[in-house]
Amino acid sequence: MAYFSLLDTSSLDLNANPMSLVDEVPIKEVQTSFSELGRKNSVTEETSALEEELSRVNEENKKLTEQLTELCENYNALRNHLVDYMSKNPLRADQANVVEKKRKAESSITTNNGGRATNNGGNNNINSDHSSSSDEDSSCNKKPRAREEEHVKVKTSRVYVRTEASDTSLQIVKDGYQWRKYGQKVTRDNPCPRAYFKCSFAPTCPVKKKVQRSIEDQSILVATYEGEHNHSHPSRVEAAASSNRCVTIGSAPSPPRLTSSGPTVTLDLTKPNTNGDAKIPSQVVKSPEFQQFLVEQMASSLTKDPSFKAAVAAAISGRFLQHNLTEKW
DNA sequence: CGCGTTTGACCCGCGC
DNA sequence: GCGCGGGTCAAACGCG
Repeated sequence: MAYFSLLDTSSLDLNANPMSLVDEVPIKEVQTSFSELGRKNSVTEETSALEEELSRVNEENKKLTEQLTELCENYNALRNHLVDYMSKNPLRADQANVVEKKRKAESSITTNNGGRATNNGGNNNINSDHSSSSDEDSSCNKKPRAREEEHVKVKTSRVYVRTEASDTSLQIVKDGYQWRKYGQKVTRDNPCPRAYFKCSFAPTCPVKKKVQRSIEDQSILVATYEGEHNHSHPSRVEAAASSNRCVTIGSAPSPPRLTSSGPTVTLDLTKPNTNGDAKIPSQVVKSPEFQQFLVEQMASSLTKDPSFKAAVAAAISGRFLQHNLTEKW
């Protein structure tokens, strides 16, 4: 299990002590500069000073953005190294067993669906009318030898979402799609119940979602998507405005690979080769959308970091003080 | 009243 | 063949 804390601003060498800048100036000078500031400056002088300060802050902002971008690139490089490493090195025996069990379970899922076809009046009948759906075509073939093909066709992916540990709801993995809960089950290996959802946006949509809290960290929700949506995304805006931020690293193309708005980005690198393409496609990593997403992530993390805020405030106030002092002299 | 959720029962595959 | 466990169904229930 590899969770990446995207940003740790505490490691940045930021000046988080607002007083340190003030210390550089004798207190009396600061006090006098403040006291004279009010009476001496005219409005125009103040405006020009503020404008200069604004441009200066803008430059600092640019520099910070560049640093963030650099950080982001370093992060991507490291991640690529890790993914390459994981793909090149064989799994340990115990890990292999887990993967093997998962594969068996997933193959049983597909055959289950096929066997259920006669019981399921609603969706499956409709699906059988849907000639373009390859999933349903394959699920109708109940022959065991078709399992591997089905396994390849039913694409799965995982999304990890960090939530409040006290929040017991399993429905907070918002991704813009409409989901209808059709079951909940307590599994043996995890005391937390697993919830089962179907995509209800389109009646013929075969996509299912399983949501369960991680046994290792109960503040993390693990959402497993199965299948592909056969309809367009109902609302990208809704996805972007949802309360969780997560990154999908898997093979299912349909659930949104990037959703936004929470503080956590977690990458699933636990299934390196189950479907053959578990690592993030380099096109995705290099895409401006992904880059922008990462930058937004970092900016979000930074703005939520009190020490970073203090550092920025200190830098601005320090500059402001210095500026006023130099202007005065 | 319609829609979504809950939850116990049932089905099915797998291992022994 | 039997038991176990995961997945699904569908009636009951709650909410707006």
